[in-house]
Amino acid sequence: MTEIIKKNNPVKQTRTMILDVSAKLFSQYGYNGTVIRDIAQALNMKAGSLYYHFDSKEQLVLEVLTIGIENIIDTVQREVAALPKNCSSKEIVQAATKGHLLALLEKGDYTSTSIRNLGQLPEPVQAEVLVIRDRYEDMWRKWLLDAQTNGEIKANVNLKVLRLSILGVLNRTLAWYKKGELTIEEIAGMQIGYFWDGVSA
Amino acid sequence: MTEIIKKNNPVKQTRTMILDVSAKLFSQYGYNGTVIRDIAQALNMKAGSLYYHFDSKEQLVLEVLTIGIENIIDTVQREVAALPKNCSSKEIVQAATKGHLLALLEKGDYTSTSIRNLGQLPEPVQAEVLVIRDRYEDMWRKWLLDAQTNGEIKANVNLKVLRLSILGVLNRTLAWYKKGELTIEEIAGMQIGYFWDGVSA
DNA sequence: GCGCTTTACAAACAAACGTTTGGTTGATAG
DNA sequence: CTATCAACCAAACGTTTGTTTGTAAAGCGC
Repeated sequence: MTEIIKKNNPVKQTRTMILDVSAKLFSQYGYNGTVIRDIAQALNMKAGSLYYHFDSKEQLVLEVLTIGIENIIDTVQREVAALPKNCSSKEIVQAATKGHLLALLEKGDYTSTSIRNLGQLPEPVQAEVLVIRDRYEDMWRKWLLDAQTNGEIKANVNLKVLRLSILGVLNRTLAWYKKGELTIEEIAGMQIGYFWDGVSA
Repeated sequence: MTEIIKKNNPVKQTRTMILDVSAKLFSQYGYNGTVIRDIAQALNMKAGSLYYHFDSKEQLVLEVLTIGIENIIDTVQREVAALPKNCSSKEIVQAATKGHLLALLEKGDYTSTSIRNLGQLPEPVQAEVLVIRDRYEDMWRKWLLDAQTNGEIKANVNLKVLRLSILGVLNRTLAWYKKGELTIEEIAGMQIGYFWDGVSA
């Protein structure tokens, strides 16, 4: 009979703090540019102490990236699910865009590493991240195909190029977004607007 | 009186080869993920030998990045200069896009590091790269402003978001482009087409 | 062939790296 | 009070890192 842990669990709190700091440093300095000693120092800890919570640096970064991507998937699905039924493809894409940017820009530390530097990570980490990322891209493939099938997107548009362009724009937002200038909703509206209706007069 | 060097200069050849290999490895594994010994080994040389051609790893990566960005600037300017006079803004932007992709996708090793991992580089390198990059972005600022001023782009379009979105799409192309599937001209046409005229039916 | 420069190597250096080990602390349960 | 256990530290480990040093070929003008 497994006992229920009643008191607040300090292990989990420390783990979360380690993940937060690691995500921040990984996203800023990259995997190889971030050293265990820096992560520890930011937490007023010593390098060796982290090995009580994580087996290795590799496992640490994998956990950070997994949290990041799954957070995007969850946020996007929530935004799309909140739409009324029988809404247009444009509305779905717009909601997905908003969700993507919400997760990306507010939990950016967790996601930017996998977006910018997947190739620099240890190969086992790359493989696991790619599995989740593929699952996410499938969602976009479906929405865009639906849009073209029901006539909302011109028949001659290359959906692969379009999908990669949209995700490229969204992910690149991480490089220039500053809080307080434009809201995430405004950016999402502009970016999809440019793609959907074009910018020409 | 400086003598003219007539014979082919083996120094320059080796230097160029070092730069090529470095660009490739830096773009693949990042600055901190690339070790001097790997660069040397790819050239059948020993680590210490590189220091005859370059003072430090930092100077080496700086030279790689400078070549990359200036190659983009040169290619873009050449494409735009080749246009007939009094052509439309869309044609200018399209030519610039083609030039950007040409340089990016065919000399991608030299550019991708500065695009993806600027923040992971030593600070002095970051500063110098940013100066050149700003000079390049100014060119786009001007073209897009002209397009809006002469009425080709809707007045309510946010030019900053548009510029960053376009460059985001172009730079992201590096992550998925495969030779032989689509030509660079086709990709450039699609990407600017989506922005200019939109994808909606 | 001789001197000079160019180019590369072998070997070593100190520093930094991820990780391991054994021990110390402080809270909690019986 | 005592035993236990989670949480951390101090110190060291073997490697790997960027870089330096002294030296040896190889090419070229004379």
